[in-house]
Amino acid sequence: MPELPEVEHLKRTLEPLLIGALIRGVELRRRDVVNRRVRSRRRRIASADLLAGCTIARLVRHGKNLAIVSKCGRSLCVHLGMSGQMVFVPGRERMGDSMHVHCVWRVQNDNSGGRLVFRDPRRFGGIWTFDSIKSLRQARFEQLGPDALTITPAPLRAALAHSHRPIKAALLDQSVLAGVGNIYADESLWMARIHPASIASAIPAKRITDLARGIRMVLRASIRLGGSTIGTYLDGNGEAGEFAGSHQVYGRAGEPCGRCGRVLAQVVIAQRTTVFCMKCQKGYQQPNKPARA
DNA sequence: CCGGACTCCTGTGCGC
DNA sequence: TGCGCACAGGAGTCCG
Repeated sequence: MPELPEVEHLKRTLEPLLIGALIRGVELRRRDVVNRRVRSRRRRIASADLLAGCTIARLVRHGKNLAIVSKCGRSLCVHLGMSGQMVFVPGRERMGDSMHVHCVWRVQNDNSGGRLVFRDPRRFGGIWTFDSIKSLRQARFEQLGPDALTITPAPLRAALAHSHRPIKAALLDQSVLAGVGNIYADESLWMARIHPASIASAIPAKRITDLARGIRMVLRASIRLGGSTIGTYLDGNGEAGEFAGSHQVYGRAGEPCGRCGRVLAQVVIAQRTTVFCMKCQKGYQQPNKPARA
């Protein structure tokens, strides 16, 4: 499932194909993937709203969101949800699996071009259209916490200081920290040796520093390997990622902890399957400072 | 106001 | 072998 590393890797694989490219046309097969849950959604979605006729200037990622920004300012925000893919199909090649293809852009670039294909079987993802990158940022990015790839201890402490939720639940909350999903929440808590049910505000500052470092390390390592392919994730070239083989806890309940050998436990926290080591991940249940009036 | 529960959706994998 | 069902999860919404 696509989380921050998958979206970042996708951005890097798409940039050489899309930057400077002209969108010659757009075929929207399912209009309800565009601007979903937007109250002011216009009845009709013009192809220009989906960047037809525009030249792509740059891609911008925040958390799990990818913005495609055109030279005229019109921008798209893409979220892959659970099962989304953005794949570039060069030239006139057939696309691998055309089931659940919701939008296709005809792209002309230096190498003559191809098609950019948005597929999303489960349809938890979507595409949002904006007249400017500024309005995209306001509507999408500014609702999110700091980007997890560059998270430092101070903002993470600030975001967690008044949260009485389990740390796992807080990490999954995109308004606290943008980009971490179920896989990387479990992996980074294992790295930082913090029990996922620990109450966020009870975790000592030193351990939050470890957690910030753990989050950055796990995300960077995954990006280097092209992300975690679980099920359907593919990058912009249609290739799978290799990081799933490096998972220390996710999907490994019942196997020995790679650090201490204790059998990894599985519980449910915040409605999500959670795998951790009972021996080397320490729990914090009481606030370390008395609440102020 | 905060946090937990529910909802959307389809492919996968397991058990009978 | 084949069928059917539980399960997976990002994030918006609702409710206590």
